[in-house]
Amino acid sequence: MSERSGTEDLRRRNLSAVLTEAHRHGPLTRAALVQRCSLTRSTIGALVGELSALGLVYETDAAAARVGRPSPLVHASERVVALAVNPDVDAVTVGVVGLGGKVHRRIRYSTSSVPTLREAVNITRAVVEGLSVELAGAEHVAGVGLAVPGLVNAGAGVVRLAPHLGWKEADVVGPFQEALGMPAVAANDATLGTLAESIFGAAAGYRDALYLNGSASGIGGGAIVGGVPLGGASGYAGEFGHMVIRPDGEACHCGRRGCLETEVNLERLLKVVGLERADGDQLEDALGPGLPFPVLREIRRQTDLLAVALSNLVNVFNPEVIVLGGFLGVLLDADRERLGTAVAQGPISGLGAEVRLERAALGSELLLVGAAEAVFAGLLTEPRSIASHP
Amino acid sequence: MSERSGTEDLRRRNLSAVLTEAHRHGPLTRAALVQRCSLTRSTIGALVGELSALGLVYETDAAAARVGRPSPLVHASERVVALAVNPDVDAVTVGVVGLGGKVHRRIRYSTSSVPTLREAVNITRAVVEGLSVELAGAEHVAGVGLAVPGLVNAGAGVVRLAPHLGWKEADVVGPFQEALGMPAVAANDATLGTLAESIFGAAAGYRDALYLNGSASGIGGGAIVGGVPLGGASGYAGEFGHMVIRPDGEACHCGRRGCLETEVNLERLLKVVGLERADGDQLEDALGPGLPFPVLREIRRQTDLLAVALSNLVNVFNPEVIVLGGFLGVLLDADRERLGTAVAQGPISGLGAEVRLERAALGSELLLVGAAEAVFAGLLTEPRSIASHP
DNA sequence: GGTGCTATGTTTACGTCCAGTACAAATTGA
DNA sequence: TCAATTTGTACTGGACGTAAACATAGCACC
Repeated sequence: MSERSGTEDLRRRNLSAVLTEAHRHGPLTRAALVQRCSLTRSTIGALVGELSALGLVYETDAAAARVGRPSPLVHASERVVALAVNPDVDAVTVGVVGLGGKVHRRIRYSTSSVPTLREAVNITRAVVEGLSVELAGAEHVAGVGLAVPGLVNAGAGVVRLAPHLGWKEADVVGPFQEALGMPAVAANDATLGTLAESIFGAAAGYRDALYLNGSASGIGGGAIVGGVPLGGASGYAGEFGHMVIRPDGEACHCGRRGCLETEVNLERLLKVVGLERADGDQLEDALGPGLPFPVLREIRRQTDLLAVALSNLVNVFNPEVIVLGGFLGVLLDADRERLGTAVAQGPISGLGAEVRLERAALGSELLLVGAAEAVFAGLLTEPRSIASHP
Repeated sequence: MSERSGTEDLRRRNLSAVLTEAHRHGPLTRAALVQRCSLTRSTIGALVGELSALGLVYETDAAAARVGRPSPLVHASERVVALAVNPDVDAVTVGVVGLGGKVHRRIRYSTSSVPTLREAVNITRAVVEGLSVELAGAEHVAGVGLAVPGLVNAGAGVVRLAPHLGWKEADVVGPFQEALGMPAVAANDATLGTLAESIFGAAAGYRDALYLNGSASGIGGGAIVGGVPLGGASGYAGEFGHMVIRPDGEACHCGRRGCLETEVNLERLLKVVGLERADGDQLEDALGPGLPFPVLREIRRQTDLLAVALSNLVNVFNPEVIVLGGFLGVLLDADRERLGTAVAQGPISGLGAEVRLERAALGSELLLVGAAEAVFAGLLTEPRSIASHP
């Protein structure tokens, strides 16, 4: 309802547009910015000048390939960084991500037990202190982004429940903010994964996309709706893992039966191939060609059930693309044909035939990039805000 | 990505904000507009003046109840209207809806058989010609909005499939535009119902809402996500009726088994109460207190299955409110307790406890208001566009 | 029924911002 | 070396909103 106003709001929007283009679509010439932002050369010049003065972008000479005066390349400054933190059951991963989306540094700090919130904060602080030399080279640290495997009220910065970490009704943003002395944001890991894939990954360029990620702890995901991440009233949207697809199936910890993640399940896959646990590549190898029948049967079973859920979601969202990460990506490549045709035929009126199935592209950097993106979001919409936090 | 710019774009935004407030939130004083739009008195004055000159709003003296100079009331002009058309299996309903959302006129033209597209166009033209005297009183007819029960590619104005009408791969916008000589927009009826309920109905004021409507032809719906209607890549989003909730259930015409609309079904309800067909009130009476067991059992069965679907949707969307229309509204009131607790407990981690269940508020005007709203959308975002179509 | 109070409309001066134009600069190709 | 082409830069003009001063209209109190 309430729209801001004033002529300087216009400037904010345009600064934001230019910076966002530079951030998302790599180095661009000024001329390209003129086209993409529908602004004049004069204005782009002024905007780039201001962003440059703010330290958010810098220019380099372009290797001119065409006639005419060469247009300098505008880069989002990778010396403006965000910290990204992903606490998990056996490690806390901390990353330094630059504007432009590049992960400068990635440190996985293994833990002997599941970290408490306080431990996660302390580990992060220790890791960041160890990085202080490196961070001193950065011109500006925009903040910390937390990718938490659980229900996160992104607006309040509170973890409602992170079952595998054992965190519950905990303010996470506060402690991190205090410990690191910089603004913090928190969100669900799959939501941030969606964000990352939609900007730099397999869903880049699509305005309507779904992302589903399968890990040992279950299935989560997110949606991009008209170019905007789906958040929901409190940031809990995207819990695709608890869509019931087999009402008489096994009991799920959520209290219902036959949830997607109880049926389509990494543990079941590992069991049938006889592994205790496996990373992505190991599982991929184990599901290669020439499989014994029981393995094949389980793959087909899970593929078919996944197809039911995906068909439901296509009916609900009418997306252009569905991106599958984690073991769901492995499952996709194990029998692309089967999943493809099932999803093509499942939704109403052949709607599924227009949906692309893609495998996630960002791999291990996914959550760091997503968490950083959540931090950058504020800076991208309000570039001048950097001036107040020197 | 590409944002427009220029100082006059700012004006467009502000004009749009003021007009939208006046349209959605009834007559407002200028002072109220100052607050709602965060603009100064001067600017509001200028904006209201321009909108007034365009014929989009008018002012009346306010009955001042407080000290201070009374602020005039700004009304969205109800003499700016949209035509709304809803073709159905046994009738074509045409409405005249004014800015502000009031339905001035509603004409239901019964047909002896299911209308073809051409017949629907001709009926509409005839009805509109009959209304010509009335429409002459209108200052401006913004266009026609078509609420079609089926899959509609809103962007292209094409009906992909409207099973009950027998329309298929048909350009609907073209013929109506030609026949009436004014711009036309088309969309799925449930999508437009969602829009209407979210602006003037039970979902008004909520930024994240779901709407499900149950009719003789099935279950459709829509979502409001962050204040924006969910469309999907081609406008087909919101087909909640074909979410599979009982894989071993009855075959659905969509090709799958146990879809929501095959299980939760008006026909089954009517059958168990011994009615051939019924409008809302009749059904409501038939499901009143003191029911025989078989009826009770069917109500409970359908309520429980509806709860499964709603729980899934809460997990997916994390909405603030779910609005139920048609026989789903009747079902809600038949056993509010049962549906309420099931939805409160179904979703993950008690997420459902925060969701409100509401019955649709707009009744028979729903689709007309929604279709008109789709027409007004263009005018609301670009108020000056009215000048070019006198 | 006057007088002051208060909230609001109105007018004017001002600053910001972007478009458009003219010119300068830098590269290609002949 | 020169023409063609594309782009950056400097300057002017117009549109817009803000801020402040002024005008206005009803209320409340005496």
